[in-house]
Amino acid sequence: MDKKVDTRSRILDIAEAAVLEKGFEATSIEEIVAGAEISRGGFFYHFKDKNALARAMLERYIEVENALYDDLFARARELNDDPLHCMLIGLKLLAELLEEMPAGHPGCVIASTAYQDRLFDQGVRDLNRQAILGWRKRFRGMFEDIADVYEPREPVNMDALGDMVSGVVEGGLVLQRALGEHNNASEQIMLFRTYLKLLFSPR
Amino acid sequence: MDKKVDTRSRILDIAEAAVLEKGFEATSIEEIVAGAEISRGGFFYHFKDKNALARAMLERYIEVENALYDDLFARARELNDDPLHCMLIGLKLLAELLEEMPAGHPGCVIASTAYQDRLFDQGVRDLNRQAILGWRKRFRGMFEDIADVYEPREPVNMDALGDMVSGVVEGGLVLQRALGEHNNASEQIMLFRTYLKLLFSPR
DNA sequence: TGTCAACTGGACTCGCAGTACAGTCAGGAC
DNA sequence: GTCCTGACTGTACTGCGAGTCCAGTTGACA
Repeated sequence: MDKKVDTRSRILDIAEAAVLEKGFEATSIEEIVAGAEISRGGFFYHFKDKNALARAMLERYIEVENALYDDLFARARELNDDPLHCMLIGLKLLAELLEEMPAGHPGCVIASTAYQDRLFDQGVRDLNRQAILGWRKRFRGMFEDIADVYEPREPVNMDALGDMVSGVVEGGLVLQRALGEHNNASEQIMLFRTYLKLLFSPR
Repeated sequence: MDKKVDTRSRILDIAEAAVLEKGFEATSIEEIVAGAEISRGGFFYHFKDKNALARAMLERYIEVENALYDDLFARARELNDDPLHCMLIGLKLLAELLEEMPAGHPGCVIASTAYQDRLFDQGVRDLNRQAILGWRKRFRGMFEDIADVYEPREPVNMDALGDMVSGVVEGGLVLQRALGEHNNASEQIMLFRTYLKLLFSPR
């Protein structure tokens, strides 16, 4: 156990779990240092204040999420070259992934920070914003590739459709969290998948 | 200005605005009493603690939201008796309503409490849960009426479809809040409307 | 005139964020 | 072998906000 190397990561792990469980403000530095088995001084050595912690958490989360999407749709593309089917397979994989998580998805840091955003500085809010804009761009591109092959049955705003992926996931996670159920997010994704099938179905 | 009658409501008004702007924990009793022009003692006369405030806020919010939906779909029904068109008109009205709000929708208390739920006691969480289940039932009923007339083009889980109304609104509000844009929620609703048009279109 | 609800105002405790800083300790540079 | 540095520990402090306690005020109504 090389303590030095990963104390920072350990802090982030503990903090992320706690924040997703009960929110940022409700998570005390006291319990983080207890969980990570370090002293308060040690915490402030790594993070200037709680804001710096929030920023680091968001950065890491966004990276992981992006890698996850990359991997998911790369696997989907291997299974089918057609852009529509690639998207449908990718969403199915995403839904399965959300469902497999035993205690339910930990919940999305994005929404969590969005609803407490005055706690954070501009840097954190910008990070949040950039992440969502990145996903908009990613999915918008994929939908445009689909539209090149399958003309949409109804006119849709491609930016908004791109946002809908994020929105459906975020919304599903809010429901899941509030209801204490475990599969709402994956069900919502499957419904969105049906939407795409209808929207891009050949006439 | 009959101060006595509505001090409680005034506290709730101030608190709701503050909580929606920056989250529950970040809202201090200090600023609430300053805004409502009462003393700290006066606040605790009306609310045992912050939890009681949260509960009262949620109760009021849910009532308002339900009344809003009642009104919206009643007006839609006046315009068209057909269940599908009634739903489509209602969603259009909802989208317009969200867009008209000058500074954007204040954001949904449901999501806000969902992401900070360990701060609240069981009563508050149950209230939150019951509200969402109520909306599920409401919209599920409407979708079943539609399905009686228009057979869905693809099989869908009616509970999940009912949840999708709440989910799309919540998700849209998260995006709106995080992006600092103002019409994401209404755009998402309009996309969902297109979904329904495709799903229930006659063959 | 007395009662009561709706407060005001102030003093207090407690927990948490953040600051400051002095000291420890292991591992590599030289 | 010593020196230096990065990664901490430990303690003591300030300041803020939640929540408690309570004594006193005020205006309406019986």
